[in-house]
Amino acid sequence: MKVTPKSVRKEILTNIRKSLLELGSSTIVELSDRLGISFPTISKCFAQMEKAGELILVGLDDSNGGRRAKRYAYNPEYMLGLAIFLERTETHYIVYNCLGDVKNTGKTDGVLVEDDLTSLTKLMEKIVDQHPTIRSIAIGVPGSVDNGKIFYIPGYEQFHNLDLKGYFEQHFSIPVVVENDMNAAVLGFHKNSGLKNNTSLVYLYSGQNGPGAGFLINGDVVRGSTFFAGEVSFVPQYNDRNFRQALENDRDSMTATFSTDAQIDAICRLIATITAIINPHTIIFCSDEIEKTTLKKISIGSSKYIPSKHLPNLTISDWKQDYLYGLQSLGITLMLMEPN
Amino acid sequence: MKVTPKSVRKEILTNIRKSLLELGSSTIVELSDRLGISFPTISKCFAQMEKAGELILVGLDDSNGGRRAKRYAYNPEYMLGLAIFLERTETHYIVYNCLGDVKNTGKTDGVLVEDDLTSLTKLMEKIVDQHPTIRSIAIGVPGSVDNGKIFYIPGYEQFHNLDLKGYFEQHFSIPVVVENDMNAAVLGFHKNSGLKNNTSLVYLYSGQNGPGAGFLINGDVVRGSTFFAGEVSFVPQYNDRNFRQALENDRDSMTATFSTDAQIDAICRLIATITAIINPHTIIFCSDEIEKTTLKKISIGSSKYIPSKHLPNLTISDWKQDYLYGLQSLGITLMLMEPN
DNA sequence: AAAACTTATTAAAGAGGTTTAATAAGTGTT
DNA sequence: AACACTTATTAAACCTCTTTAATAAGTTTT
Repeated sequence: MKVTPKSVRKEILTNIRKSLLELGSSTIVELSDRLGISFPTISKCFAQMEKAGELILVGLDDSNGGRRAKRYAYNPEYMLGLAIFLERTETHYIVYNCLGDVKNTGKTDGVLVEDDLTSLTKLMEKIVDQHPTIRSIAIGVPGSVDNGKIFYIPGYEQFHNLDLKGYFEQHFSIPVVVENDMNAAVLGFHKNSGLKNNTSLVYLYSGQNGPGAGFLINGDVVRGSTFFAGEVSFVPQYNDRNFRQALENDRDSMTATFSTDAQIDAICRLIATITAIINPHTIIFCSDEIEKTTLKKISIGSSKYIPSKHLPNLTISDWKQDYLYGLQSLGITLMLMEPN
Repeated sequence: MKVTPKSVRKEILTNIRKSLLELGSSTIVELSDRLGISFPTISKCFAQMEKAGELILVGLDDSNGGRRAKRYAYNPEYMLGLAIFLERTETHYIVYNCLGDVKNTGKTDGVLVEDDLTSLTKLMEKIVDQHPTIRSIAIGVPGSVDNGKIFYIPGYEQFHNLDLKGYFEQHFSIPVVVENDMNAAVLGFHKNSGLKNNTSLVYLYSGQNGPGAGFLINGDVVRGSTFFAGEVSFVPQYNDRNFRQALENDRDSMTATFSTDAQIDAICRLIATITAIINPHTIIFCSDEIEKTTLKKISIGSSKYIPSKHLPNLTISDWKQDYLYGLQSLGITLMLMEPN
């Protein structure tokens, strides 16, 4: 909505950074064509960025009939990001650069069981001190988040309505983003998949509070009017059972994965339901919760309910990895928006 | 993504128009504050627009200590829009101004049963001739649309893969937008409701091809990866019935409205399902398909499946009116983006 | 090896925004 | 009624991006 020279300048810089990282390296004219921005502008930005050390001259292109063009690459070490995710018993963090290379990693006890943020703040202070070029912080939490504020986090009521983003931005003077774990995971998978920006994805998982899902629709995370979106355990599926009940009723206590025919039918029905409503491109299962053979059965079973040409791709992915990648990706986006 | 001086200028003009229409009237400084654009820029635009007749000086504000400010209003007659929607047996159109006032209205036979666009084109030519200030055309069709192209339109296969937008933009040199009927309706309801831009809405209807739904999620229309989104008749609901079967099995052939207990339970389950997945703000029913008393029953019945604080508002609305309003709103958005 | 041609970069002029100063048009006080 | 004070508008200086011209640095042809 807002358009001012300042916002334009900021967006140009962000776009330059993004493109350079995507392309790996580029010449002035290449970027100018790609972004639709005149080459003198790119040239001026490059000069500034090179002086600041944000850009590296990697060499000259081969000539194609005239003067050889200088080729520049983004210096991935110029800024670092911190991603940290909070679980009940453990707190993991990684420090990474713009390319996603991990520079440092660690874990400690869970901080969610504590009364306040003291020990989390101390941990973060230590990390930020060790890496003074950290320029963004991404925090993942197992709860509903609205614009950096923890809205609802079952089991840790002391953090309800806590403005985590505001608190740490104040404290560190570094931009902060906070996101729900599933939303981060689905975002991470999306970024990793290389799918178009406006696709829809669903991440299914079975948390300790029953099964749930993270939705990405048209490239946006869906939160819902009361932050209830994704609570698929409530979906009525049979005459007298909802999704959760259908899974539990037939729970094989020996194994954590779903495999009985009844469980598979419940999942098929859920997939049919989701398809009939939002028709996503892909549905993702957690690798530790389902077997490849089961996936095939689900794929076949779903077509009982929906013409198979409309059914989504079914994929298995590593949840924790996607989660971290999602946080990284949020943090990188934030970094690249920083003014010079 | 793209930022250039041209796009900036265009967006400034669009924002000025939008704000003037929303506010009814404004002074230069008021708009400058609202849009975050310097007042000399607004001043220059105003001068140009007034000269073109797009703006009207409505008088001077009362002084509050200094020179009295000139107050301007948008001239709603400066540009007109044409909204036209195609149904099997009838084609309706309205001509309206930026405020949504209807200037002209009419209907003829259905054009979808014909082999090509000849008669539709002729109709539109007549209308455009009568109203030479028409600056946008919005067309509603009962089929899937992707960027102005008819993707899938059951029953009228001769129009499959027809680029309606491209065809008429070429023909009339006026910007054209094409949208699916349900999507237009849900959009129209949204605009009319005054709800925030990022809310989620669902429009339920029972078409001749079985029940369906239009989804607006985070303010965006949901089409789905194979344009199958909203086909809720396929949702499995009971041991051996999906939503459509549940409705039909108990169809009271005497009346078109849903009222039996079994039908109501099916609808309750659908609402529970939709809530558990996307948790929308409101679900809208068509006024000719449901009674107010039934709605109350549905509201109560749904809370069997989902905690009632998460359930959406249930509303009844006039489908055709919302449809038209949605087309109008699309057309107005298009007009306001036109360069000077 | 010099002339003709290509392409990249730098320099200068132009366009459209912002900021700041100057002017116009009021109100209120003594 | 003259003066101080407010607020709206106009004018001028400035900043940033674009467009276009000039220059630098190669390649190819003769």
